[in-house]
Amino acid sequence: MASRSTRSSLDRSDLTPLQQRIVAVIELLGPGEVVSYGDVAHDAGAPGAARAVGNVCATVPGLPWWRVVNATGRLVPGHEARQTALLESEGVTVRNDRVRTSRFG
DNA sequence: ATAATGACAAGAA
DNA sequence: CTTCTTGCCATTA
Repeated sequence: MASRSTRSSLDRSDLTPLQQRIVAVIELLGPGEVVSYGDVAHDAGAPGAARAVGNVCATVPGLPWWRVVNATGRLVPGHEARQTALLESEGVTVRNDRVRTSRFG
């Protein structure tokens, strides 16, 4: 029974339904796959909830948050160095704190 | 319950 | 390119 303490870090029962869908979408991202907050919100069935995606990335542990950038390909404020290293290790080209891909290039 | 804030987005200037 | 405004979902005070 997840409802009543002894909740593991993978238990999202304390998240709203939308947040749970957002988590599901981010979990689907594979190595080298970079998308925007808006894309995640759209795929989660809530276009316009890009900000909620940022909340999830910032509070839910265990997610590949480095594969999510803003609409212009800009990296996460305050995590540029770390994010660049993680993305480069997956074959993603980063230039001036910006991902260089077909969509963000 | 309201106001301010935030790893956002899109449009206007 | 930068700045400002409005809209969005959720958290925090």
